[in-house]
Amino acid sequence: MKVSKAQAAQNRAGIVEAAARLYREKGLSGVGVAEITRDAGLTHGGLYRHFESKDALAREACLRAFEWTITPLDGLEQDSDASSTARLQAMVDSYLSASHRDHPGEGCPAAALAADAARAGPEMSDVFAQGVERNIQRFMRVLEGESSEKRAQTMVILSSMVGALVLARATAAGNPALSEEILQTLRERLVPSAPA
Amino acid sequence: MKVSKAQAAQNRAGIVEAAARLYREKGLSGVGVAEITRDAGLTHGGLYRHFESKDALAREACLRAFEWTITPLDGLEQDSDASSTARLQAMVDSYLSASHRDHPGEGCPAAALAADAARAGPEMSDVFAQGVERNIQRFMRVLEGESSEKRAQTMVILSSMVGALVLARATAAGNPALSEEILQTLRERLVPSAPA
DNA sequence: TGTACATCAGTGAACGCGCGTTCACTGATGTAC
DNA sequence: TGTACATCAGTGAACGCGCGTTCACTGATGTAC
Repeated sequence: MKVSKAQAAQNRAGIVEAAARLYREKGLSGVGVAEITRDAGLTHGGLYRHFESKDALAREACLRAFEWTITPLDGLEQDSDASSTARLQAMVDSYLSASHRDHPGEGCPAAALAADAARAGPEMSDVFAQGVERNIQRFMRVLEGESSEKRAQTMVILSSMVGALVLARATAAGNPALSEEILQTLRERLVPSAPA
Repeated sequence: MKVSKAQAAQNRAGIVEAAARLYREKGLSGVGVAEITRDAGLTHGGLYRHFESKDALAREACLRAFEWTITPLDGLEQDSDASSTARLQAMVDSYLSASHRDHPGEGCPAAALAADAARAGPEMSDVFAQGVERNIQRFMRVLEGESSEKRAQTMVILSSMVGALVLARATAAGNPALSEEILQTLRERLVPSAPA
């Protein structure tokens, strides 16, 4: 049965939303289109009225995942009551939390899907390059000082956070103490001259 | 046809070797058992005389991949002509090279497979926890100073390198300049007070 | 505003395909005598 | 040392299964008059 244009648009958004979450949870090759559409309350056949292929959906889902994870930063950026250092520390603490480690579906797509993206062809790499670049731009805003210095500092912090989260996830089930130690150590050492 | 015990052991090792390389190149769910055994010069049917399942083979392949990537460090550790800082910088430069980025099959399993490992169950997480812990131990040896301080420094450096390599790989095809910038920035900033 | 009809979002069966795993078979190995 | 034979590593066809994608069909939507 046909459906109103508004409903169709809502269904499409629901599919992208479900895909963005499921892909981050299970990996790009760990979820099928049937599971994604079922999660969105539809059947798999209709998927191809909205997306050219599974790969095209995956790209859009990653794009959307980058949107989501950048958005919360806007709040912190504009919280001008806090010092630059305190705001940065808050962002790092949030990123390197046990909650973020244990809920990849709502978390950073770079930490969850970067290895998959590297194998998924140039178009997906494009999506990731844009997402990473935008994350760098956003992160730079909370730093103070000269621009190219800020960019370099941001890259170090971003890389460290991604690596620490990835390692913390891989070791969480096998050695929870090590996983926690990685997160805690990086939280304490990533922000230069953090307040007491 | 039956084969000598020595030949059988060699075939088994060849399968693990092929698996270790192919898994790092294509991901845990990106390679089938047929491709692995073909790469080792055998057919897929005989695999189950050596391994209980594909997952068991994957675990052994990861274990082996961690062995390999730790080994080259032994050379650098014992090169006592160079200063601690210079040796550390050499290790970081090697890890964050374009060559390592472009050849994951012979590279660090943590950077290539950590996200997959986090989804592959507690036994695989165990393998990774041991691999990461052993890498920490090896890396600590090139640092000087108090033990717990060395361990914390090592975790920061290891996390940063893994994250930078993962991001450099994901962005390489879509934005080569960004990929190179990430590697270069981290090479320049990861080792405290690097020599000129 | 009311009617007739073309559109098209969504359904679910069906497709070809590659996957991990099983199994009857082969024949060289290695052992018992 | 020779001989007879049990063992078992490796082969390749076959299995059930889930995948991405296609397609004939349905029926509410939205438009032309």
